[in-house]
Amino acid sequence: MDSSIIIRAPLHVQVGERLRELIDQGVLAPGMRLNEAELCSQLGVSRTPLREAMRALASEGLLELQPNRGAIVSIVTVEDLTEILPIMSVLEGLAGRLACQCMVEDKILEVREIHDTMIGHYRRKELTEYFQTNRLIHELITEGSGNQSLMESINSLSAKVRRARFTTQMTDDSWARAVSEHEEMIDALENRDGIRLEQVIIRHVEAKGATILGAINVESQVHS
Amino acid sequence: MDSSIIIRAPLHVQVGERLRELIDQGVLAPGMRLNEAELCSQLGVSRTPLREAMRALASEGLLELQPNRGAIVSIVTVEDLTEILPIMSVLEGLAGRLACQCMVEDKILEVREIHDTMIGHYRRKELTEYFQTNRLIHELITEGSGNQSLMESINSLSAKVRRARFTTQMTDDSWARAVSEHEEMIDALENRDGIRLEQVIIRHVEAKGATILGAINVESQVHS
DNA sequence: ATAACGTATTTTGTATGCAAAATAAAGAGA
DNA sequence: TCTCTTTATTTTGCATACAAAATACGTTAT
Repeated sequence: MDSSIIIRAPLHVQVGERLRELIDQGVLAPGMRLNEAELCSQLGVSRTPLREAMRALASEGLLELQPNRGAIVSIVTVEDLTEILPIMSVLEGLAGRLACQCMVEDKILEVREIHDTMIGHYRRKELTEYFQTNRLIHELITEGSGNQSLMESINSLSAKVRRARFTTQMTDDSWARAVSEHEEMIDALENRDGIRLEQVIIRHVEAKGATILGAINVESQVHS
Repeated sequence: MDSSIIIRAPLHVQVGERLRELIDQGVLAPGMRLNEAELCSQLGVSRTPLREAMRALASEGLLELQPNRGAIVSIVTVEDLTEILPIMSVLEGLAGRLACQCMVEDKILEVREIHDTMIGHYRRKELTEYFQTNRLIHELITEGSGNQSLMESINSLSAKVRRARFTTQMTDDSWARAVSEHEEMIDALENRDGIRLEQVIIRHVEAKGATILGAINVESQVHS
Protein backbone atom coordinates (compact mmCIF):
# COMPACT_ATOMS: atom_id res chain seq x y z
CA MET A 1 0.00 0.00 0.00
CA ASP A 2 2.97 2.28 0.44
CA SER A 3 3.18 4.07 -2.87
CA SER A 4 5.50 6.73 -1.53
CA ILE A 5 8.58 4.54 -1.42
CA ILE A 6 11.40 5.97 -3.41
CA ILE A 7 12.75 3.42 -5.82
CA ARG A 8 16.44 4.05 -6.12
CA ALA A 9 17.64 3.51 -9.63
CA PRO A 10 20.34 0.85 -9.95
CA LEU A 11 23.88 2.17 -9.95
CA HIS A 12 24.57 1.24 -13.53
CA VAL A 13 21.59 3.32 -14.61
CA GLN A 14 22.71 6.30 -12.56
CA VAL A 15 26.21 5.94 -13.91
CA GLY A 16 24.80 5.81 -17.42
CA GLU A 17 22.90 9.03 -16.91
CA ARG A 18 25.93 10.70 -15.41
CA LEU A 19 28.14 9.65 -18.30
CA ARG A 20 25.54 10.90 -20.75
CA GLU A 21 25.61 14.29 -19.02
CA LEU A 22 29.39 14.44 -19.03
CA ILE A 23 29.48 13.62 -22.73
CA ASP A 24 26.71 16.10 -23.46
CA GLN A 25 28.52 18.86 -21.60
CA GLY A 26 31.70 18.05 -23.40
CA VAL A 27 33.58 17.23 -20.20
CA LEU A 28 34.19 13.91 -21.88
CA ALA A 29 35.18 15.26 -25.26
CA PRO A 30 34.80 13.33 -28.52
CA GLY A 31 37.75 11.08 -29.16
CA MET A 32 38.76 10.99 -25.50
CA ARG A 33 39.84 7.65 -24.04
CA LEU A 34 37.90 6.54 -21.02
CA ASN A 35 39.98 4.94 -18.31
CA GLU A 36 37.82 2.62 -16.27
CA ALA A 37 39.75 2.85 -13.01
CA GLU A 38 39.92 6.62 -13.25
CA LEU A 39 36.21 7.01 -13.92
CA CYS A 40 35.44 4.57 -11.13
CA SER A 41 37.18 6.59 -8.47
CA GLN A 42 35.72 9.75 -9.93
CA LEU A 43 32.16 8.45 -9.80
CA GLY A 44 32.72 6.44 -6.64
CA VAL A 45 31.62 3.10 -8.04
CA SER A 46 33.30 -0.15 -8.91
CA ARG A 47 34.05 -1.27 -12.43
CA THR A 48 31.09 -3.61 -12.79
CA PRO A 49 28.29 -1.03 -12.94
CA LEU A 50 30.50 1.33 -14.90
CA ARG A 51 31.18 -1.25 -17.56
CA GLU A 52 27.53 -2.18 -17.80
CA ALA A 53 26.64 1.47 -18.31
CA MET A 54 29.34 1.77 -20.94
CA ARG A 55 27.91 -1.10 -22.99
CA ALA A 56 24.53 0.58 -22.99
CA LEU A 57 25.94 3.94 -24.11
CA ALA A 58 28.00 2.18 -26.75
CA SER A 59 24.99 0.57 -28.35
CA GLU A 60 23.37 3.99 -28.42
CA GLY A 61 26.37 5.23 -30.34
CA LEU A 62 27.74 7.61 -27.72
CA LEU A 63 30.80 5.49 -27.05
CA GLU A 64 32.95 3.38 -29.28
CA LEU A 65 34.38 0.23 -27.76
CA GLN A 66 37.64 -1.22 -28.98
CA PRO A 67 38.29 -4.80 -27.84
CA ASN A 68 41.00 -4.92 -25.19
CA ARG A 69 41.66 -1.26 -25.75
CA GLY A 70 38.87 0.45 -23.92
CA ALA A 71 36.31 2.98 -24.97
CA ILE A 72 36.47 6.37 -26.58
CA VAL A 73 33.79 9.01 -26.81
CA SER A 74 32.50 8.59 -30.33
CA ILE A 75 33.25 11.32 -32.81
CA VAL A 76 30.44 12.72 -34.94
CA THR A 77 32.01 13.26 -38.33
CA VAL A 78 30.86 15.43 -41.19
CA GLU A 79 29.95 12.20 -42.97
CA ASP A 80 27.75 11.23 -40.02
CA LEU A 81 25.96 14.56 -40.21
CA THR A 82 25.56 14.25 -43.95
CA GLU A 83 23.85 10.94 -43.34
CA ILE A 84 21.79 11.96 -40.32
CA LEU A 85 20.35 15.28 -41.46
CA PRO A 86 18.24 13.88 -44.31
CA ILE A 87 16.88 11.28 -41.90
CA MET A 88 15.98 13.98 -39.39
CA SER A 89 14.24 15.79 -42.19
CA VAL A 90 11.79 13.04 -43.10
CA LEU A 91 11.28 12.00 -39.48
CA GLU A 92 10.46 15.49 -38.30
CA GLY A 93 8.26 15.82 -41.36
CA LEU A 94 6.36 12.70 -40.35
CA ALA A 95 6.08 14.02 -36.81
CA GLY A 96 4.50 17.18 -38.18
CA ARG A 97 2.03 15.27 -40.29
CA LEU A 98 0.97 13.15 -37.32
CA ALA A 99 0.88 16.15 -34.98
CA CYS A 100 -1.79 17.71 -37.19
CA GLN A 101 -3.98 14.73 -36.38
CA CYS A 102 -3.11 14.18 -32.74
CA MET A 103 -2.29 17.46 -31.10
CA VAL A 104 -4.94 18.90 -28.84
CA GLU A 105 -5.97 22.48 -29.50
CA ASP A 106 -4.33 23.72 -26.32
CA LYS A 107 -0.96 22.40 -27.37
CA ILE A 108 -1.23 24.06 -30.75
CA LEU A 109 -1.99 27.32 -28.98
CA GLU A 110 1.09 26.80 -26.87
CA VAL A 111 3.22 26.29 -29.95
CA ARG A 112 1.76 29.46 -31.41
CA GLU A 113 2.73 31.41 -28.30
CA ILE A 114 6.29 30.12 -28.34
CA HIS A 115 6.43 30.88 -32.02
CA ASP A 116 5.44 34.50 -31.35
CA THR A 117 8.05 34.71 -28.64
CA MET A 118 10.60 33.37 -31.12
CA ILE A 119 9.61 36.02 -33.67
CA GLY A 120 10.28 38.64 -31.01
CA HIS A 121 13.77 37.22 -30.46
CA TYR A 122 14.31 37.25 -34.20
CA ARG A 123 13.32 40.94 -34.49
CA ARG A 124 15.65 41.81 -31.64
CA LYS A 125 18.38 39.61 -33.10
CA GLU A 126 18.71 37.61 -29.89
CA LEU A 127 20.45 34.61 -31.38
CA THR A 128 20.70 32.36 -28.32
CA GLU A 129 17.09 32.87 -27.28
CA TYR A 130 16.00 32.39 -30.88
CA PHE A 131 17.69 29.00 -31.11
CA GLN A 132 16.28 28.00 -27.76
CA THR A 133 12.68 28.76 -28.64
CA ASN A 134 13.19 27.36 -32.13
CA ARG A 135 14.34 24.05 -30.72
CA LEU A 136 11.46 24.04 -28.27
CA ILE A 137 8.96 24.35 -31.12
CA HIS A 138 10.49 21.40 -32.95
CA GLU A 139 10.40 19.38 -29.76
CA LEU A 140 6.74 20.22 -29.11
CA ILE A 141 5.79 19.16 -32.61
CA THR A 142 7.76 15.94 -32.22
CA GLU A 143 5.96 15.24 -28.95
CA GLY A 144 2.70 16.24 -30.55
CA SER A 145 2.99 13.36 -33.00
CA GLY A 146 1.94 11.11 -30.15
CA ASN A 147 4.38 8.56 -31.50
CA GLN A 148 6.80 7.45 -28.81
CA SER A 149 9.03 5.44 -31.14
CA LEU A 150 9.28 8.39 -33.48
CA MET A 151 10.22 10.67 -30.61
CA GLU A 152 12.96 8.34 -29.52
CA SER A 153 14.39 8.08 -33.02
CA ILE A 154 14.38 11.83 -33.50
CA ASN A 155 15.83 12.54 -30.08
CA SER A 156 18.62 10.05 -30.57
CA LEU A 157 19.62 11.53 -33.92
CA SER A 158 19.12 15.04 -32.64
CA ALA A 159 21.54 14.36 -29.79
CA LYS A 160 24.19 13.28 -32.25
CA VAL A 161 23.76 16.41 -34.32
CA ARG A 162 24.07 18.56 -31.23
CA ARG A 163 27.20 16.71 -30.20
CA ALA A 164 28.87 17.82 -33.40
CA ARG A 165 29.06 21.34 -31.92
CA PHE A 166 29.37 23.25 -35.15
CA THR A 167 29.12 27.01 -35.03
CA THR A 168 25.90 27.93 -36.77
CA GLN A 169 26.33 31.24 -38.46
CA MET A 170 23.27 32.20 -40.39
CA THR A 171 23.25 34.96 -42.91
CA ASP A 172 20.45 37.53 -42.63
CA ASP A 173 18.98 35.90 -45.67
CA SER A 174 18.90 32.31 -44.49
CA TRP A 175 17.66 33.45 -41.11
CA ALA A 176 14.78 35.34 -42.70
CA ARG A 177 13.97 32.29 -44.74
CA ALA A 178 13.99 30.03 -41.68
CA VAL A 179 11.58 32.38 -39.92
CA SER A 180 9.19 32.51 -42.84
CA GLU A 181 9.26 28.72 -43.02
CA HIS A 182 8.34 28.65 -39.35
CA GLU A 183 5.43 30.98 -40.08
CA GLU A 184 4.26 28.52 -42.69
CA MET A 185 4.67 25.63 -40.27
CA ILE A 186 2.51 27.27 -37.64
CA ASP A 187 -0.09 28.13 -40.23
CA ALA A 188 -0.24 24.56 -41.50
CA LEU A 189 -0.43 23.24 -37.94
CA GLU A 190 -3.25 25.58 -36.96
CA ASN A 191 -5.17 24.48 -40.04
CA ARG A 192 -4.26 20.87 -39.28
CA ASP A 193 -2.95 20.51 -42.80
CA GLY A 194 -0.68 17.53 -42.20
CA ILE A 195 0.51 17.10 -45.76
CA ARG A 196 1.57 20.72 -46.04
CA LEU A 197 3.22 20.78 -42.62
CA GLU A 198 5.19 17.69 -43.55
CA GLN A 199 6.42 19.28 -46.76
CA VAL A 200 7.35 22.53 -45.07
CA ILE A 201 9.24 20.79 -42.29
CA ILE A 202 11.13 18.60 -44.74
CA ARG A 203 12.19 21.67 -46.72
CA HIS A 204 12.97 23.54 -43.52
CA VAL A 205 15.13 20.86 -41.96
CA GLU A 206 16.91 20.23 -45.25
CA ALA A 207 17.75 23.91 -45.46
CA LYS A 208 18.95 23.89 -41.87
CA GLY A 209 21.10 20.89 -42.72
CA ALA A 210 22.60 22.66 -45.70
CA THR A 211 23.44 25.61 -43.47
CA ILE A 212 25.13 23.36 -40.94
CA LEU A 213 27.17 21.45 -43.49
CA GLY A 214 28.05 24.71 -45.23
CA ALA A 215 29.28 26.22 -41.97
CA ILE A 216 31.43 23.17 -41.30
CA ASN A 217 33.00 23.37 -44.72
CA VAL A 218 33.79 27.04 -44.16
CA GLU A 219 35.35 26.16 -40.81
CA SER A 220 37.57 23.48 -42.26
CA GLN A 221 38.67 25.89 -44.98
CA VAL A 222 39.66 28.42 -42.36
CA HIS A 223 41.70 25.83 -40.55
CA SER A 224 43.70 24.87 -43.63
CA MET B 1 53.22 -7.49 -39.86
CA ASP B 2 51.05 -10.46 -39.08
CA SER B 3 47.66 -9.50 -40.49
CA SER B 4 46.39 -13.06 -40.32
CA ILE B 5 45.94 -13.17 -36.57
CA ILE B 6 42.44 -14.04 -35.60
CA ILE B 7 41.04 -11.49 -33.20
CA ARG B 8 38.44 -13.34 -31.25
CA ALA B 9 35.65 -11.09 -30.09
CA PRO B 10 35.27 -10.52 -26.36
CA LEU B 11 32.90 -12.87 -24.62
CA HIS B 12 30.28 -10.26 -23.92
CA VAL B 13 30.09 -9.48 -27.64
CA GLN B 14 29.76 -13.15 -28.54
CA VAL B 15 27.12 -13.57 -25.87
CA GLY B 16 25.26 -10.57 -27.25
CA GLU B 17 25.21 -12.05 -30.72
CA ARG B 18 24.08 -15.40 -29.42
CA LEU B 19 21.25 -13.83 -27.42
CA ARG B 20 20.18 -11.85 -30.45
CA GLU B 21 19.99 -15.08 -32.43
CA LEU B 22 18.00 -16.84 -29.74
CA ILE B 23 15.55 -13.97 -29.54
CA ASP B 24 15.31 -13.79 -33.33
CA GLN B 25 14.61 -17.50 -33.58
CA GLY B 26 12.01 -17.25 -30.89
CA VAL B 27 13.82 -19.66 -28.58
CA LEU B 28 13.68 -16.80 -26.15
CA ALA B 29 10.07 -15.86 -26.68
CA PRO B 30 8.66 -12.39 -26.06
CA GLY B 31 7.68 -11.88 -22.44
CA MET B 32 9.96 -14.65 -21.23
CA ARG B 33 11.95 -14.03 -18.06
CA LEU B 34 15.68 -14.44 -18.42
CA ASN B 35 17.34 -16.15 -15.50
CA GLU B 36 20.96 -15.10 -15.34
CA ALA B 37 22.29 -18.22 -13.68
CA GLU B 38 20.41 -20.46 -16.06
CA LEU B 39 21.60 -18.62 -19.15
CA CYS B 40 25.13 -18.62 -17.79
CA SER B 41 25.36 -22.37 -17.50
CA GLN B 42 23.64 -22.72 -20.84
CA LEU B 43 26.09 -20.43 -22.62
CA GLY B 44 29.04 -21.53 -20.52
CA VAL B 45 30.02 -18.08 -19.30
CA SER B 46 29.91 -16.25 -16.02
CA ARG B 47 27.39 -13.60 -15.14
CA THR B 48 29.64 -10.63 -15.83
CA PRO B 49 29.83 -10.84 -19.62
CA LEU B 50 26.21 -11.98 -19.77
CA ARG B 51 25.00 -8.97 -17.86
CA GLU B 52 27.07 -6.62 -20.01
CA ALA B 53 25.55 -8.13 -23.12
CA MET B 54 22.09 -7.80 -21.63
CA ARG B 55 22.52 -4.06 -21.04
CA ALA B 56 23.49 -3.62 -24.65
CA LEU B 57 20.50 -5.56 -25.95
CA ALA B 58 18.23 -3.68 -23.58
CA SER B 59 19.23 -0.31 -24.97
CA GLU B 60 18.53 -1.67 -28.43
CA GLY B 61 15.04 -2.49 -27.26
CA LEU B 62 15.29 -6.27 -27.47
CA LEU B 63 15.18 -6.75 -23.73
CA GLU B 64 13.34 -4.93 -21.02
CA LEU B 65 15.14 -4.59 -17.71
CA GLN B 66 13.21 -4.30 -14.49
CA PRO B 67 15.30 -3.11 -11.53
CA ASN B 68 15.98 -5.95 -9.11
CA ARG B 69 13.65 -8.15 -11.09
CA GLY B 70 15.69 -9.20 -14.05
CA ALA B 71 15.09 -8.97 -17.74
CA ILE B 72 12.30 -10.10 -20.03
CA VAL B 73 12.31 -10.39 -23.78
CA SER B 74 10.49 -7.28 -24.87
CA ILE B 75 7.08 -7.69 -26.38
CA VAL B 76 6.23 -5.95 -29.62
CA THR B 77 2.67 -4.77 -29.17
CA VAL B 78 0.14 -3.73 -31.78
CA GLU B 79 0.67 -0.18 -30.54
CA ASP B 80 4.39 -0.53 -31.22
CA LEU B 81 3.69 -1.69 -34.76
CA THR B 82 1.21 1.13 -35.26
CA GLU B 83 3.97 3.52 -34.32
CA ILE B 84 6.79 1.83 -36.18
CA LEU B 85 5.21 1.18 -39.55
CA PRO B 86 4.73 4.83 -40.53
CA ILE B 87 8.35 5.45 -39.57
CA MET B 88 9.48 2.56 -41.75
CA SER B 89 7.45 4.03 -44.54
CA VAL B 90 9.21 7.40 -44.68
CA LEU B 91 12.63 5.89 -43.97
CA GLU B 92 12.38 3.34 -46.75
CA GLY B 93 11.05 6.11 -48.95
CA LEU B 94 14.11 8.19 -48.21
CA ALA B 95 16.32 5.21 -48.89
CA GLY B 96 14.69 4.84 -52.28
CA ARG B 97 15.17 8.49 -53.12
CA LEU B 98 18.85 8.31 -52.20
CA ALA B 99 19.32 4.98 -53.97
CA CYS B 100 18.30 6.65 -57.23
CA GLN B 101 21.31 8.93 -56.84
CA CYS B 102 23.84 6.50 -55.42
CA MET B 103 23.22 3.04 -56.77
CA VAL B 104 25.59 1.85 -59.46
CA GLU B 105 24.03 0.53 -62.63
CA ASP B 106 25.04 -3.05 -61.87
CA LYS B 107 23.17 -3.03 -58.59
CA ILE B 108 20.04 -1.72 -60.25
CA LEU B 109 20.32 -4.53 -62.76
CA GLU B 110 20.60 -6.97 -59.88
CA VAL B 111 17.46 -5.57 -58.29
CA ARG B 112 15.70 -5.92 -61.64
CA GLU B 113 16.68 -9.58 -61.83
CA ILE B 114 15.46 -10.32 -58.34
CA HIS B 115 12.29 -8.45 -59.13
CA ASP B 116 11.70 -10.66 -62.18
CA THR B 117 12.32 -13.73 -60.04
CA MET B 118 9.80 -12.42 -57.55
CA ILE B 119 7.22 -11.92 -60.29
CA GLY B 120 7.72 -15.57 -61.21
CA HIS B 121 7.03 -16.60 -57.62
CA TYR B 122 3.95 -14.39 -57.65
CA ARG B 123 2.59 -16.03 -60.83
CA ARG B 124 3.19 -19.47 -59.33
CA LYS B 125 1.70 -18.36 -56.01
CA GLU B 126 4.83 -19.39 -54.12
CA LEU B 127 4.19 -17.33 -51.01
CA THR B 128 7.34 -18.06 -49.03
CA GLU B 129 9.68 -17.47 -51.94
CA TYR B 130 7.74 -14.35 -52.84
CA PHE B 131 8.24 -12.87 -49.38
CA GLN B 132 11.87 -13.82 -49.40
CA THR B 133 12.66 -12.10 -52.70
CA ASN B 134 10.41 -9.20 -51.77
CA ARG B 135 12.35 -8.60 -48.61
CA LEU B 136 15.61 -8.91 -50.47
CA ILE B 137 14.59 -6.14 -52.86
CA HIS B 138 13.77 -3.81 -49.98
CA GLU B 139 17.09 -4.61 -48.38
CA LEU B 140 19.01 -3.95 -51.58
CA ILE B 141 17.35 -0.58 -52.01
CA THR B 142 18.08 0.28 -48.39
CA GLU B 143 21.71 -0.64 -48.91
CA GLY B 144 21.70 1.23 -52.18
CA SER B 145 21.01 4.47 -50.36
CA GLY B 146 24.65 4.45 -49.35
CA ASN B 147 23.54 5.83 -46.01
CA GLN B 148 24.85 3.69 -43.17
CA SER B 149 22.88 5.47 -40.45
CA LEU B 150 19.69 5.08 -42.45
CA MET B 151 20.38 1.38 -42.93
CA GLU B 152 20.87 0.90 -39.22
CA SER B 153 17.66 2.72 -38.38
CA ILE B 154 15.65 0.73 -40.89
CA ASN B 155 17.18 -2.59 -39.88
CA SER B 156 16.53 -1.96 -36.22
CA LEU B 157 12.87 -1.12 -36.82
CA SER B 158 12.53 -3.92 -39.35
CA ALA B 159 13.78 -6.40 -36.78
CA LYS B 160 11.09 -5.30 -34.35
CA VAL B 161 8.37 -5.68 -36.95
CA ARG B 162 9.61 -9.16 -37.77
CA ARG B 163 9.64 -10.09 -34.11
CA ALA B 164 5.93 -9.41 -33.94
CA ARG B 165 5.41 -12.63 -35.95
CA PHE B 166 2.00 -11.85 -37.30
CA THR B 167 0.53 -14.09 -39.96
CA THR B 168 0.41 -12.11 -43.14
CA GLN B 169 -2.59 -13.17 -45.16
CA MET B 170 -2.89 -11.19 -48.32
CA THR B 171 -6.00 -11.23 -50.41
CA ASP B 172 -5.52 -11.78 -54.15
CA ASP B 173 -6.35 -8.14 -54.51
CA SER B 174 -3.85 -6.67 -52.10
CA TRP B 175 -1.21 -9.05 -53.42
CA ALA B 176 -1.80 -7.88 -56.97
CA ARG B 177 -1.58 -4.32 -55.79
CA ALA B 178 1.69 -4.94 -53.98
CA VAL B 179 3.17 -6.48 -57.12
CA SER B 180 2.10 -3.59 -59.31
CA GLU B 181 3.63 -1.18 -56.80
CA HIS B 182 6.85 -3.12 -57.03
CA GLU B 183 6.72 -2.80 -60.82
CA GLU B 184 6.43 0.94 -60.37
CA MET B 185 9.30 0.94 -57.92
CA ILE B 186 11.62 -0.84 -60.30
CA ASP B 187 10.59 1.47 -63.11
CA ALA B 188 11.29 4.58 -61.02
CA LEU B 189 14.62 3.15 -59.90
CA GLU B 190 15.73 2.31 -63.43
CA ASN B 191 14.86 5.83 -64.49
CA ARG B 192 16.55 7.15 -61.36
CA ASP B 193 13.46 9.12 -60.55
CA GLY B 194 14.09 9.55 -56.84
CA ILE B 195 11.02 11.63 -56.07
CA ARG B 196 8.70 9.12 -57.67
CA LEU B 197 10.40 6.11 -56.10
CA GLU B 198 10.09 7.75 -52.71
CA GLN B 199 6.39 8.33 -53.18
CA VAL B 200 5.75 4.82 -54.43
CA ILE B 201 7.67 3.23 -51.56
CA ILE B 202 5.85 5.35 -48.99
CA ARG B 203 2.50 4.29 -50.42
CA HIS B 204 3.67 0.69 -50.72
CA VAL B 205 4.95 0.38 -47.16
CA GLU B 206 1.88 2.14 -45.80
CA ALA B 207 -0.31 -0.37 -47.59
CA LYS B 208 1.80 -3.23 -46.29
CA GLY B 209 1.42 -1.78 -42.81
CA ALA B 210 -2.34 -1.60 -43.17
CA THR B 211 -2.36 -5.25 -44.23
CA ILE B 212 -0.32 -6.26 -41.21
CA LEU B 213 -2.42 -4.31 -38.73
CA GLY B 214 -5.57 -5.58 -40.39
CA ALA B 215 -4.39 -9.18 -40.11
CA ILE B 216 -3.63 -8.69 -36.42
CA ASN B 217 -7.07 -7.29 -35.77
CA VAL B 218 -8.62 -10.26 -37.52
CA GLU B 219 -6.50 -12.60 -35.42
CA SER B 220 -7.54 -10.96 -32.17
CA GLN B 221 -11.17 -11.18 -33.24
CA VAL B 222 -10.80 -14.90 -33.88
CA HIS B 223 -9.32 -15.39 -30.43
CA SER B 224 -12.20 -13.67 -28.68
C1' DA C 1 71.19 7.67 -32.82
C1' DT C 2 67.94 4.50 -34.04
C1' DA C 3 65.76 0.12 -34.24
C1' DA C 4 64.53 -4.00 -32.12
C1' DC C 5 63.91 -6.87 -28.44
C1' DG C 6 62.51 -8.16 -23.76
C1' DT C 7 60.64 -6.89 -19.38
C1' DA C 8 57.65 -4.20 -16.30
C1' DT C 9 53.48 -1.78 -15.72
C1' DT C 10 49.07 -0.55 -16.80
C1' DT C 11 44.52 -1.62 -18.41
C1' DT C 12 40.99 -4.47 -19.95
C1' DG C 13 38.27 -9.01 -19.64
C1' DT C 14 36.22 -12.55 -16.82
C1' DA C 15 35.06 -15.17 -12.69
C1' DT C 16 33.65 -15.39 -8.08
C1' DG C 17 31.79 -13.97 -3.61
C1' DC C 18 28.91 -11.38 -0.67
C1' DA C 19 24.99 -8.27 0.38
C1' DA C 20 20.38 -6.67 -0.64
C1' DA C 21 16.12 -7.14 -2.75
C1' DA C 22 12.41 -9.94 -4.44
C1' DT C 23 9.95 -14.21 -4.66
C1' DA C 24 8.29 -18.48 -2.72
C1' DA C 25 6.96 -21.08 1.11
C1' DA C 26 5.30 -22.08 5.59
C1' DG C 27 2.72 -21.07 9.56
C1' DA C 28 -0.56 -18.44 12.58
C1' DG C 29 -4.80 -16.08 13.20
C1' DA C 30 -9.50 -14.79 11.67
C1' DT D 1 -10.67 -21.65 3.84
C1' DC D 2 -8.59 -17.48 3.27
C1' DT D 3 -5.53 -13.81 4.52
C1' DC D 4 -1.79 -11.85 6.64
C1' DT D 5 2.95 -12.57 8.78
C1' DT D 6 7.09 -14.39 9.10
C1' DT D 7 10.81 -17.11 7.38
C1' DA D 8 13.53 -19.44 3.83
C1' DT D 9 15.12 -19.48 -0.85
C1' DT D 10 16.15 -17.60 -5.01
C1' DT D 11 17.84 -13.91 -7.86
C1' DT D 12 19.71 -9.64 -8.76
C1' DG D 13 23.29 -5.81 -7.79
C1' DC D 14 27.81 -4.63 -6.74
C1' DA D 15 32.66 -5.19 -5.42
C1' DT D 16 36.79 -7.54 -5.54
C1' DA D 17 40.34 -10.72 -7.32
C1' DC D 18 42.76 -12.85 -10.84
C1' DA D 19 44.11 -13.67 -15.83
C1' DA D 20 45.21 -11.94 -20.34
C1' DA D 21 46.13 -8.44 -23.38
C1' DA D 22 48.10 -4.05 -24.52
C1' DT D 23 51.10 -0.28 -23.55
C1' DA D 24 55.27 1.83 -21.70
C1' DC D 25 59.86 1.52 -20.64
C1' DG D 26 64.60 0.34 -20.57
C1' DT D 27 68.27 -2.21 -22.56
C1' DT D 28 71.10 -3.94 -26.15
C1' DA D 29 72.78 -4.30 -30.71
C1' DT D 30 73.58 -2.38 -35.15
